[in-house]
Amino acid sequence: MTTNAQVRCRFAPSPTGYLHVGGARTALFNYLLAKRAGGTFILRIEDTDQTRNVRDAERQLLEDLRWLGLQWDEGPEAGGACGPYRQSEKLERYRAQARQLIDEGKAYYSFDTREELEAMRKAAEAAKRTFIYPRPKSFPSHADAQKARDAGRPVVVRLAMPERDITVSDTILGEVTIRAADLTDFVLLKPDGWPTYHFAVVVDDYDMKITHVLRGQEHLMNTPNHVALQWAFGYPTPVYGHLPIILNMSGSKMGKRDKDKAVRDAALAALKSGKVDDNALCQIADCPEFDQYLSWKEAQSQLTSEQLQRLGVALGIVLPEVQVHDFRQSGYLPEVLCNFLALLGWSPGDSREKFSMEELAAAFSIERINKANARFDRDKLLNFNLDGIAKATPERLLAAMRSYLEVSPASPFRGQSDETILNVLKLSAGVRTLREVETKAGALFVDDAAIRYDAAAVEKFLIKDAGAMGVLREVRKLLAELPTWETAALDAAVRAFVDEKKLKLAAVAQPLRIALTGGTISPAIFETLALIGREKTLRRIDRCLVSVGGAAIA
RNA sequence: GCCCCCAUCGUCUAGAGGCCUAGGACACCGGCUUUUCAAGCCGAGAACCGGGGUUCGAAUCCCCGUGGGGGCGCCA
Repeated sequence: MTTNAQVRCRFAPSPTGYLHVGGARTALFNYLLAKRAGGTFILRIEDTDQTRNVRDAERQLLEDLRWLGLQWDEGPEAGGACGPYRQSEKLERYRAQARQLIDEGKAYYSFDTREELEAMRKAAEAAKRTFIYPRPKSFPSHADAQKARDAGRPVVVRLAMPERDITVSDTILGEVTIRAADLTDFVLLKPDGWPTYHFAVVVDDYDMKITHVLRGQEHLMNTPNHVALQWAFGYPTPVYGHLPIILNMSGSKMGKRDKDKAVRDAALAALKSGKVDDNALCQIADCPEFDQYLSWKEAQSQLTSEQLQRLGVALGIVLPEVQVHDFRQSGYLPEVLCNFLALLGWSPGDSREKFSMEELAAAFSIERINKANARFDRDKLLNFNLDGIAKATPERLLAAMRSYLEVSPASPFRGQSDETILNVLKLSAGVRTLREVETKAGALFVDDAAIRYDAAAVEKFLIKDAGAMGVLREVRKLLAELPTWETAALDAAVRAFVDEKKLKLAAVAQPLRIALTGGTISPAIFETLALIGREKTLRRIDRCLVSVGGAAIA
């Protein structure tokens, strides 16, 4: 393998919220490319939109990346020789660079209002043409710009695009040529003096000596702009690779909108059935204005993740995971998510599918990235996670569970000892997610008072079977008198009892399960008894005999 | 409306002109196992978007359709 210490890749998110899977895949590919080449992985924060920056978003972003295992070599909190790594900290640099282009006649001021621009765009569409900004014959001076500012007009700086076709050499897609007639003079500096994304990206990629840029295909049409800017500055052009887009199963770009849609659909169904009204939903979502709720309901706007979460809980639906944080909360293993994401748009060429992060870094190559968009198949991810959990060592699983519990305040496993969690994990073999450990064994750890008896289960195993309550009483006695309380002894004693009574094991196991958990879901019954101990077992049997027995009589 | 990208089972993909009777994985379906829920085991079905070329030969190359996706911001 040839190592190239010069390879420098970056992931450059804007801090508008949690990291999306699409962003995670982009980060992963850049990380793998850098690691494969023995190069450097850089994190840069693109916070140039003052109106969209969300407080706390950067912290979430860093946490998500670290959770995934994508530690950056240079960037916020890591430092590095090419900083600052936040665009908001280098405004002077961008302004100076813009000034240089203006003075060289490569960029110019323009003063149009949004309304004027909108009218021009509309006119172009009506005439079935691409909108091209009408470049003035002679460029305004600095003094003209100041005068416009004083007059209250928005002053921006635009790049004078070269009047020639621009061919982007993309390592994944090949050569893509955009005709000069389709290129427009785009904005470099906004009226507030902040740089646009295009401008900051080009300056920063140069400042940070970026050699390879892997990014989503939605950026492909931005690339000619970036190339033109590099020409204007005399910067080298990095190697570009535009990754296929991750789509949801219905075939459109996967994004937070998918969550809005899931909740909206559920809300509309609930409204139709008369279960709730708009006022109630608005209140649950905690919308300050009713109009905000209405606009969301009509698919005109989106709600925050927190609002959707609340509505989801109230409507009884599970939101589709789209942000990395969601996957963590659902109990996915980060290494599994990375493995799965790596296969969306890349394949090793043989039939291997399961990779550790190290194996990925060793196998990854830019040549084997696909062109076609990929759908995000949750079923396959679930299966990968099942396999990942099954193959993980107990120590790894414990650590993953602790990490999961950090973001799951309501879990009954919070505050349990490592030993208990390790035990539960062992008994829960076969779960697909860490959260499923809760459905499988969570009821064993809630307060007795929180046990809710499942009506259908009670009916089937305790009432319809006329002898069941009696059996439960006899088993209780048996268990109370057992000399030792361990799996083998429990197993032997109960099986002997069952044989003697000519019963099936299920005739004892199912009533016991209901007594212990309220339903028919639990790990293997003898291990379960051993796990929770005699005291709790007897207490719960008594509780069941009383409450279900009472119900049976009534 | 304009510009761009893409096209193999339902989904992710292998396939770089003959190794293809198109391989793997998930899902689905059938069976086995079973103290529940899972899991596990065994098995089956399932695809080269259409039409033209090029070639002795095309899933693979070219063209045209069609379909899907993305972009067209003083968002990134």
